[in-house]
Amino acid sequence: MALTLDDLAALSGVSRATVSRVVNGGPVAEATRQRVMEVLQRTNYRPNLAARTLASGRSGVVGVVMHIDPRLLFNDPYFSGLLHGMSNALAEKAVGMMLWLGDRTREETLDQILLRGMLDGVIVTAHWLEDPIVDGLLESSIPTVLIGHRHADRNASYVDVDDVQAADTLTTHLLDIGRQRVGHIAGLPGSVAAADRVAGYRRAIQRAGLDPDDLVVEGDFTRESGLVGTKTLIDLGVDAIFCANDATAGGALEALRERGLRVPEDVAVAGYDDLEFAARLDPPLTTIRQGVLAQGSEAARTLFQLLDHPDDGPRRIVLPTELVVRRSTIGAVRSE
Amino acid sequence: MALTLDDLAALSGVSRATVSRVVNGGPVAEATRQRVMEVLQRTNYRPNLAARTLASGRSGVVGVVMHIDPRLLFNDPYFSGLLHGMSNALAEKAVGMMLWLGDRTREETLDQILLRGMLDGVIVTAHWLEDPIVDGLLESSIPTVLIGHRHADRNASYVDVDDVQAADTLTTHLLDIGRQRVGHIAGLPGSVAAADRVAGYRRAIQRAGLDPDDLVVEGDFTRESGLVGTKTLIDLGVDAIFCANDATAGGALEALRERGLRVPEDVAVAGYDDLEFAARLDPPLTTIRQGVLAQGSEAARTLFQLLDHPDDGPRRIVLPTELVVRRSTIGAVRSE
DNA sequence: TTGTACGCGTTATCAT
DNA sequence: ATGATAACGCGTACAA
Repeated sequence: MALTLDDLAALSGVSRATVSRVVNGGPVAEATRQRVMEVLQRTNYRPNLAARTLASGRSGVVGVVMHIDPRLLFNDPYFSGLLHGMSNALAEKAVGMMLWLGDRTREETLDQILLRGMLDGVIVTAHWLEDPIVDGLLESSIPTVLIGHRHADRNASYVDVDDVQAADTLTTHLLDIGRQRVGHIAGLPGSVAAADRVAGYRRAIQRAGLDPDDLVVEGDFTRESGLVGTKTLIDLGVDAIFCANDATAGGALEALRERGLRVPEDVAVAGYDDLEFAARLDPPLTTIRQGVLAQGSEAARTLFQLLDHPDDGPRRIVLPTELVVRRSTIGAVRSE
Repeated sequence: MALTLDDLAALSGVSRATVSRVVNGGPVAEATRQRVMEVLQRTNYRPNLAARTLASGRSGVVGVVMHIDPRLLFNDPYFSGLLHGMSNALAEKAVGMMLWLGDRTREETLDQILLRGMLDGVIVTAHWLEDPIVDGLLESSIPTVLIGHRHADRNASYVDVDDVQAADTLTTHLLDIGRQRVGHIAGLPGSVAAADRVAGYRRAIQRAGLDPDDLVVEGDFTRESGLVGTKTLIDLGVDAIFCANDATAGGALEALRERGLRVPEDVAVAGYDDLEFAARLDPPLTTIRQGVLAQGSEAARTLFQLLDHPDDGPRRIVLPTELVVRRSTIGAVRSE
């Protein structure tokens, strides 16, 4: 059905090699180029990708692996933001994207599908302290860029933000506005972000001479864990809560409202991510803005760099974050 | 670097063809099979996908095209639900998924990437009344399954729900509870769902002997259009609003709250989709449940059918919907 | 049951 | 500048 180079060669009266040169921009006499181009247009020829990949070793396709619990993956806009960013950057260079989603991709499944010469490179989320899939990718010869990174990934290429520093900044903000008992609802145990954010929280709390373990409760990045954790923290008498992400903070606001507590007068609340809904919460949420879209697109660009300059060694990108102060911590603007 | 069939043949002292048979389950003597298997395990051999595709004509990869405005695509959980469903069903059969997202895929871009022998089939959203990409896919020889469909797609394979009927049912519900002036905030002009839902609304309104055009305002499936549209409808004196989707309904609830109107006492509100947040709105939202996840997975399964039985003709699946009545239309359960 | 040999459609090298 | 021709790695008739 589909036309091949040989067909075009016959149609335009040149050799297959010449047609290939025209297609790929090789050295061809202007006259012949014109002639072949005309046939190309007329027949709507498209090179076969499998054949091209086999012959050249490059596919123009990269893999994206998001090894995340589906409950989070498909509900938290954080991940669609990453996908959006990657999709943009990849489409810009007309490179294709193969996707593996969810937590069912065991190492097995992974190298069955991934390491088969069909992919020029891979972008993978490295959000777990232990992740055999990431390990396997890094051990393999396939160019890989991580989104996030573990301590062990210092020599890999990655795009990340400094969660520890950002959490410290946010916690310090809560202390600066006079809060004495700042609690923290942590993220999913086992995730790097959860660990880093606790670490930043602790650092700030300790610097203030307070007990860093007193007011930390477990969570899992969901709204539900915000509901539950907040009830616990209220009983512990907090006057501020730093939630591991915006979804959790949404739950915290609900729980406080149910208990009839005012935000921020009674309890200040802060989140992390600055997803779109954060500014629409009631009250609008103080949070850490990490450019999620930028992380996605930067990961793709980093992979391009890796592919274009294979000898340059790993590339590590740490994107900036920003403290966004809204009414959930500072209250209404005073109108005197 | 990567091992080839020839390498394995040498290692196990048989011909390449025999190794291939072992890998693909052809007829091989049990003794040799054992011997070759051992080598396969030891060397962790993976067939090269490009070569296999070229030789066999099948890739084990399907394309997924979501030709949607990024503003909607990455914010409305409807689309992540579809993706989730497809991802599940595809992973189950270990088939890969190539993704094209957003609205930048002009017909050109599309056949540059899509029609190149690398894809066994395609799943594409058919949400627009006019969509050259869908047209191009259907004209091509590549097996294609639509999610949604236009009138012109009657002979294509698709997975859809009966939006007209569901919208009729929902509108009828609003009339049944005694509302006299039922308004509608429509979806994005040009989308099939928007048109069908208006049609269903009109049908029910007309059946009740009312003016079907009186209380319809434009929208675009976003929360913002819910805010704006509701303000208009309030001024027109509605006592119920059917919103084209849940996001719009969320905006409607906000706008009503701002105006100090009670839901449902003053104005009843209903949405469409029954996404997860619908039940958490204040008050919980009456809406139409369409199994979004099921639509995605069913689309994938339909594509499998198409691939397995190419001569069976098109397959049309219409999934059921369900009216989910919550407090936004019937108010609190009376405690006498 | 097993091996030989050709074809899949392209890129890339080497002559011409 | 152009044309043969050899890879690329695998599937699969066909032969043995």
